[in-house]
Amino acid sequence: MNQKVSLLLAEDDENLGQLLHTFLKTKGFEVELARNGKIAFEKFTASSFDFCIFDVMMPVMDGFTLAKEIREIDRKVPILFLTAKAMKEDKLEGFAIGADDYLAKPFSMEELLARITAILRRVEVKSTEDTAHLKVGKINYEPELRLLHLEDGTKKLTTKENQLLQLLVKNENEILDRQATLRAIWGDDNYFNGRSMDVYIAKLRKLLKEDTAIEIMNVHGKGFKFIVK
Amino acid sequence: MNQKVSLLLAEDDENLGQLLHTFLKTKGFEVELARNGKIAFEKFTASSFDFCIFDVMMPVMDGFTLAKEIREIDRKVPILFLTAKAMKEDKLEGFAIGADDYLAKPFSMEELLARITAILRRVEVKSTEDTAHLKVGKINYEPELRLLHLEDGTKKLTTKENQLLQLLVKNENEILDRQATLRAIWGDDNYFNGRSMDVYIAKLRKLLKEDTAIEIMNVHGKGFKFIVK
DNA sequence: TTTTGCTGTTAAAAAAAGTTAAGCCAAACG
DNA sequence: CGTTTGGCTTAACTTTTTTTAACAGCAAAA
Repeated sequence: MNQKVSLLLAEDDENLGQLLHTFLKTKGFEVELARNGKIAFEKFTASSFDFCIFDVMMPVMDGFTLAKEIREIDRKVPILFLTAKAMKEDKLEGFAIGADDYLAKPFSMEELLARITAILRRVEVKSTEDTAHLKVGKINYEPELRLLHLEDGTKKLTTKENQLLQLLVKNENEILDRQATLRAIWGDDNYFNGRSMDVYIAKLRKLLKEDTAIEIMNVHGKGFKFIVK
Repeated sequence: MNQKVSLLLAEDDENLGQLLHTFLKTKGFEVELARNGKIAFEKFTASSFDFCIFDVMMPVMDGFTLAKEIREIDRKVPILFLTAKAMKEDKLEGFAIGADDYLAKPFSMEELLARITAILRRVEVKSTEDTAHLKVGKINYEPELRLLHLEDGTKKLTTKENQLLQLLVKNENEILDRQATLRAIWGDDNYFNGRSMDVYIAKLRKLLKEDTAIEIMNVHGKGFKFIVK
């Protein structure tokens, strides 16, 4: 459901660049790495990003100049600067351009991630309304409103029914792991929550049985698999 | 046209507090100074701010706890921490909570201002909206004046009705946590206050029912979600 | 084949929330 | 002062949602 956050990384140091690239990709970002400011700017204009991380000192075009150029075509995209030394003047210049944060080398990966997350938390104004209306077999399903449009009227789903159906649908044709689901919806995968979940599976099967192409299949000892034939 | 940016400053050191208060006021901010986290939280729930600056170490309630409480009822308002030492662990904890920046004492006034400005630049795009007059679905709502303009005349909201509606509207499309809301409005999340809140939810639903696009949805065991379809 | 554990299903119990009205208290009014 | 009023809380009752129990069936392991 949550679209990956795309990230533009401009760093001339091959080692650090690769390291960051790999680390950020494992953290679920879609990362584009540019070796200097000019290349970065071209990449940005070509496909715009959700977030920017720029080394201040780079050949051909430095981070500040790059940021200035980008600010002219996008005054909102968050920019975080990396710099060799914590030079106060640089810092101030960066903020003046409209930097969102500033990280002095050397820094830890955790710290970088924490800063990116902090900035994104506020910026990410849930631009993903794309899943508001979706079709499950013949049945219309609106997860945000918790509505299931059936032949004999519209059914308002309860919180748990909705959470579970959403997970199933999102993982259509894949096994939805029992324990992971329990932790995700119930917070804990103890015995009773497991039984509770089975009760909800039964409820959903009953609700969806008007569309015979839909099946919630059990994978013994593993979980459930949502299938639309 | 440009409304002053309101700023909540929590600082227990009288000298630094006064200094910052004065400095920020001369820079055009509307500043409210609180001597500890508890007072700051009460001030925040009473009238919500555009920006927060919290000292990490304070008596009664420290800056991190304060930030956590506030994040539960407002996950967007920028928070900047002030701390005596640049302790890395603190830094990470702060960012995890959703801090926007972090300033180690001693710092220069210019640097503080630069950071505030940098953060506001991005946020202000949204807060520029006239908060005094806002539209909820088809209905006009003036939180400051506690007025709800309905088809059949204008309704003057009571204190509690207004506080609750304000929180709901501010967190549109997000779950407003039951306990956090109770602590924010009622000061304590005991059983009876919970029932009281349910009564107010019923009142608001009745008031807003003329706009069928508005829904105050319950999320069982979690809280309420204000939705405009 | 027997046992054990996992799942399907239905019903009952418990917990949370919806609703309406009565009670209480303090501020405003006469 | 006593009375009224408005706002909030508490109570009582209802409905909805979730959990727990009980029992039956089935799959995998022993």
